[in-house]
Amino acid sequence: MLQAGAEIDSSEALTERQQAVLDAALRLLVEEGDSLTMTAVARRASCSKETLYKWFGDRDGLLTATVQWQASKVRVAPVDRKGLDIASLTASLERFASDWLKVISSDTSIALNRVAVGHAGSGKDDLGAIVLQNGRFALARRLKPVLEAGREAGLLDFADAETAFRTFFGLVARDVQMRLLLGDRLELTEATIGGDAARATQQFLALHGANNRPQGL
Amino acid sequence: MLQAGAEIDSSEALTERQQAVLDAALRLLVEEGDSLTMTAVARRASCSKETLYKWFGDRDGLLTATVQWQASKVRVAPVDRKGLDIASLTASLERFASDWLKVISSDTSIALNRVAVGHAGSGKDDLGAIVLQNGRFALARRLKPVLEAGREAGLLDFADAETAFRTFFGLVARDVQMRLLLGDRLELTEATIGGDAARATQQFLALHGANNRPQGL
DNA sequence: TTGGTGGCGTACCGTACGTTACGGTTCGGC
DNA sequence: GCCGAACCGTAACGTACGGTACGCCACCAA
Repeated sequence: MLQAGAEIDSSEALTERQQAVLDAALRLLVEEGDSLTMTAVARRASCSKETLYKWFGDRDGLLTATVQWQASKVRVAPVDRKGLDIASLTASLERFASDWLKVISSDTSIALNRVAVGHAGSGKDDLGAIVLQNGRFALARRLKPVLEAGREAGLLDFADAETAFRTFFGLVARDVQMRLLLGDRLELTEATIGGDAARATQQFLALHGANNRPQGL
Repeated sequence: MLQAGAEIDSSEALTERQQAVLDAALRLLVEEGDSLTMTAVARRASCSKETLYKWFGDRDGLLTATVQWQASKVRVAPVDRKGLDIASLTASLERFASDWLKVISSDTSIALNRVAVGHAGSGKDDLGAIVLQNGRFALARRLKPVLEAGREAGLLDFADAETAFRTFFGLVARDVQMRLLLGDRLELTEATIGGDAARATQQFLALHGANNRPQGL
């Protein structure tokens, strides 16, 4: 598993100026991928390279800070567990699915995942762990309470929340993220995402809904 | 979509020696990732750098040839469509799922996908397209006939084979490939893979089996 | 005004690596 | 045995980039 501590508080004593620098680095990362240079970041952020090295140590430090900075920006409100019925549960699941599809199809997510995957090969830093913690695992932490609330309300039926989450995850994401990361021109319009979210939710309810339960899964 | 022609015949006039060189490059790619050097490849393959450049043009050419060489090695026998019943269909699906999980969890696949994802960012070559064509799309081409045979035999019920395939794909792969690419230590034992293949197959049959069909999906 | 600090811009250094050039060696054909 | 081609090993070149040093300015406190 992943080592603990990869999930940082985020804006850990970052000045306005430093955040602006990281935003510039992030934009450059989206445009050029892992081939960005320290010189380019300095130029884009209108700061000197020496400042970059003073603040972030080295290139990996800058990349790590950038990824954490982006990760810290995607905080979401928890879902209320009161008054849960099949309609609100369905709406919640569809919303999760839709949000997730929007995230993984965004330029920022694609760029970040690309560099994280690349760095995971020669393990100098833990970009992969950071991305995982703030992406897939954060999603699980937010969704599992909803699933369990649904089970307590008698709307869902599953043995293990983790397994149920992964099933939902698979039904939602399918091959989208890998195809995008590999450069496939997969256009995800608002309508497509909405349709996929609804389909995945219905499939999940067909598998784990308390009523129409098929044979033992 | 992907441009045509990415799916090369494979051993397109490759001498034994050249294949050996590519195997060496592939092993090095698994060990060191995209940070391999031409010098290292030449040393590992016991050949000169001049030969590498003469045969493959430049570094990208060598990488492309290596990826295509590996892709050409995974050819599989088609499934017979005769005498299809629910048992043999289930067995076929489980076999596909198991094979796919084994592929995406192999060191070779992880390394190849890592470099392909990295290169997809700055589009110099088409490693991503090659990997997609010989991975995800090749799987679809092999599996779709099975699904359609199951439908003709009255065992499966779906409208679009592509959509059905993607559902099965999602149920099988879930988050496995992304977690592995991002460096998560996800141990996939033989038993785990078998269990996941069976679970995914049962879930798929629950969704698309002709008998126990839930409400409209 | 003076001194100090933080940060910008830039020139510079060291190095790693892609690419090329070249001398030496093997090998098949005549 | 001789020739040319293919290939090995290695040295050398050019460049790009990470990292550092330094001069300068703006701001601020006394």
